[in-house]
Amino acid sequence: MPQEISDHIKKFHSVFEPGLLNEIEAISMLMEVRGGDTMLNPGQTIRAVPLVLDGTFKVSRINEEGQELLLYYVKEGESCAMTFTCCMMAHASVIKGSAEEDSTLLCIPVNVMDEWMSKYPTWKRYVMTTILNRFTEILKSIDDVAFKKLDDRLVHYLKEKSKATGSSLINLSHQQIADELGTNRVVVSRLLKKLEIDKKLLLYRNQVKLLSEM
Amino acid sequence: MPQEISDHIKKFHSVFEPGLLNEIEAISMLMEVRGGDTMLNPGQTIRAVPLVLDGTFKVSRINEEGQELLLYYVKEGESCAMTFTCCMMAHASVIKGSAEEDSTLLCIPVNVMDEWMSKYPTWKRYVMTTILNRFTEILKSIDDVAFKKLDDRLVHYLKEKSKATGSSLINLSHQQIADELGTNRVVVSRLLKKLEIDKKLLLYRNQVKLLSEM
DNA sequence: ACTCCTATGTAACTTTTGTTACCGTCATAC
DNA sequence: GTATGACGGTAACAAAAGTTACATAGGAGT
Repeated sequence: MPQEISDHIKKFHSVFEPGLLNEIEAISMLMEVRGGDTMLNPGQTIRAVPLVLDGTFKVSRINEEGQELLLYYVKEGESCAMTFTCCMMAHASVIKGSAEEDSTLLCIPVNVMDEWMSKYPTWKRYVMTTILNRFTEILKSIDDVAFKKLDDRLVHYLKEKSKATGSSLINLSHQQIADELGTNRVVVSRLLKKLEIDKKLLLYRNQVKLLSEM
Repeated sequence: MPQEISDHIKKFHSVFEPGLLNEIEAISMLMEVRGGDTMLNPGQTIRAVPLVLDGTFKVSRINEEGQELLLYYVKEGESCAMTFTCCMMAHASVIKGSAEEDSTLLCIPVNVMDEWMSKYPTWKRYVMTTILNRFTEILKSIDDVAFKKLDDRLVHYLKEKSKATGSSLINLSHQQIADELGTNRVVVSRLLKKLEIDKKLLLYRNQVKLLSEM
């Protein structure tokens, strides 16, 4: 088990200083989750900060009616800015976090966060970079939702998804896509059909294949 | 001049520890700005972190076409989360910041930020709280834009504005309101008219008076 | 094969929002 | 006073997105 952590942690050798790496290895916990598992729901309080070692996580916003909207993905080597801030303030989560695929997490207990912020410059830097990146991503989401038409958002979403999974074949139903964009299935079917006619993609049952024209 | 700072800084006596207050007093700079002045444009790099001592600031997002969208207000005693993170990372700003009214700022040089984060727990707490609050506000903006219809957003905007200025009489043209909501003047006029008919408000030239029915 | 459930395609319609155009009003400068 | 420009009201229309309803197709299980 300890070997496993030190193995995984190698990815962070260029990011964190040796002392910090040792502490991480000593104190953190390895965790495997299944694709689709929800790790964090709005209102929940977080007891450990997750670093993503392997896989991809999805962070989304749920409104009062339970409608979901994708905010961003957290990938290998990254962490979740919201979780950092919520943790440090012992505040309930305002987002939902779930695994996109089978993933591996490194869970760091909350109580060391404060100390590490003062003690390890690389940790502080990592935290602040994560926060800045997320601010930027969320602002991009706002731009999308506020200024872009749904067809653009759909194309952008499909490209992101393809990038996240590393494949041009996307395994999603129209309903699932609609949910993540916060819209309606019929609308998505309509737009997808238009994109297919324009030779931007191919439609199959539960699958969308992006073509190079995208 | 130094008296002025120590006067203003009294507001923070319960927030910051004495040593920090002294440092702030010694190192920071008082700054007066006019309502409407733009302090920060997207792409600019920030050299000092502003604490708002008096007045209100507006933080907004500008898209490629130059269209603006209000994100949130920064009020007395508060600071801007984006600025913190951009400063600490020496990153260009991704937002626009402007004074809503004549305001007073306390400008803290960037270079002490890092040190203070480690040295003063109250400073770290203040920074993290600011960031958390802004995340929450921005997510609310997303909810608004993504899920709410324009009439709801308009009502919400007017209420916020009224709260920010402390008056039920709002001094704005329909065009200005449209700009801040990222929409079109005619649409705003239409919705405002409907609200007036519903006895939610009264319309004057360059002014909107909110009624208790709001 | 038959059943059942889910996914997709599509039509018809409504609602919401955006656009263009035009007009009257108000404030200010001259 | 009159001219000018900003502001607000409104009509008419267009575009985008959401809604309802129904048909068809695919796949899993029996």
